Amino acid sequence: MKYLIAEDEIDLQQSIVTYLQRDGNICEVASDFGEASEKAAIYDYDVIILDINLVSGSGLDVLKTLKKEKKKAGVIIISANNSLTDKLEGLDLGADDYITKPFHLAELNSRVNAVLRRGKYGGDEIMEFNEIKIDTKSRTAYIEGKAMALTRKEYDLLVFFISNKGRVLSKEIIAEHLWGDDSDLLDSFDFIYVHINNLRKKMTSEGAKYIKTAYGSGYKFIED
Amino acid sequence: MKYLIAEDEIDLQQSIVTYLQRDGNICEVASDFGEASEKAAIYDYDVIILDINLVSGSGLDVLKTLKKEKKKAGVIIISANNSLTDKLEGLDLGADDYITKPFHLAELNSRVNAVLRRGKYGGDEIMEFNEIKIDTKSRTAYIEGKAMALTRKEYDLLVFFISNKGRVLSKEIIAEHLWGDDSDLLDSFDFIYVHINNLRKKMTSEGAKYIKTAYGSGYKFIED
DNA sequence: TTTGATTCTAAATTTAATCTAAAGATTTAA
DNA sequence: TTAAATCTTTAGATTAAATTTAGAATCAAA
Repeated sequence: MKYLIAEDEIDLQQSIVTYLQRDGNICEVASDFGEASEKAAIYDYDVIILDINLVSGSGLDVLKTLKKEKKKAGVIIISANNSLTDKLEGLDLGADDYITKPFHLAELNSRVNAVLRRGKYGGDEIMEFNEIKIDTKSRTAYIEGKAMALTRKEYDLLVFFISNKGRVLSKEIIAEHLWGDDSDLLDSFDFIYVHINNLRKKMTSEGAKYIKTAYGSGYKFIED
Repeated sequence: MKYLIAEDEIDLQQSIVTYLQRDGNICEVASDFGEASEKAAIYDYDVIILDINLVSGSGLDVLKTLKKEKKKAGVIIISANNSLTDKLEGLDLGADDYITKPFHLAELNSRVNAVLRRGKYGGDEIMEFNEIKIDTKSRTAYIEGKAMALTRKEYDLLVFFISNKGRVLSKEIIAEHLWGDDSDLLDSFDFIYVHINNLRKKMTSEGAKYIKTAYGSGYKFIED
């Protein structure tokens, strides 16, 4: 699962990240309103954990952005006070749950799971593109009717490509999306080549026809 | 990626340059307000790293210039103090992020990446000029409706020309933009001829009609 | 803990882009 | 008008990037 943690208290932010990463999740963080809005607007997260008292602006505005962009991430609001107005306003704007500081990480975790379970995040979405069909619920991708047995990374890669079809995606961008902010620390992105190669092979005998190489700049999924 | 580092502490300036260059980026530097404004106004950078405490003037003025010129480089502000006023004023004027001295280069790097992610990713701009159309999202350039299969340098060159149409661009300026300050060290700019030639050939049978030679001073893309 | 699958590393190979060099053409200035 | 400087063009050498393979390290499930 992929999370965005929009929280400007660095200690709390880090505890949440550490906690979620221990379960193998991918976390990205945002410390201010602008960053949170941008990331939320651009990327697809499963759950966004949002402090509405970010110094730089109201977290509620981030929610509005999300709604406008029709993003379907689950949203859990963190608030310093338990004023009912805040709570109602947040839930009104489409938040899925609400938690008041201070809280135990286990408490947050169980709400995250509840939101995920509710399936509100990915829903029963089916992505389709030409001969390719992806059932996001079962995380299965089909080509010409046949399931291609993709590994987790291959599947994520394919979904990322299809949801950005036509756009040239550099190795760095891909790495950042599939591996999260940690990828800053990686000294090489060469393993992307391997995943690209494996995915292409599983797609068809001629998978390169779908994933085009933009020599020197990245890869792009054919637009049409 | 192309960076402008506007920082007058030479040690810090050099560390940043070295750090960014290690990843194959192109860096230019400016040590005072005038130089920074000028370069920022004329050239297109991906990210500008700007010390707001430049001795010769306020870095904030550089920001204002940028806004006036509608430049779309990401801007990261470096400040000696972490006064909130400075921070808010900077972000208000269009800076994308803010970092306080002293900082680790890794920290700067991850902010740079965040800014790039937003810019590169979100910017699906279409540039148009007469019969030429450039889709920056897919990094594809079309002429008379047909895609011309440009290499990376050719594409960058064409974008540089079109975003500076009407202006005579010397070989040195072009080299500096496409290859960075390192190009100072090159003993010859002759390879530019080759790229110009290749680009012209790919544009039309008569590509020279778009890219005019200004004998002795450079090239310019026709104004209209 | 063991097993099997997945992910990453490393290196050989292939492919494409970029630059060098050199010969011919054009422009400028003496 | 002519020599020098600058630009055009081509071919091929050089370098960089991407592909591919095999296997090591890691992770997850039984």
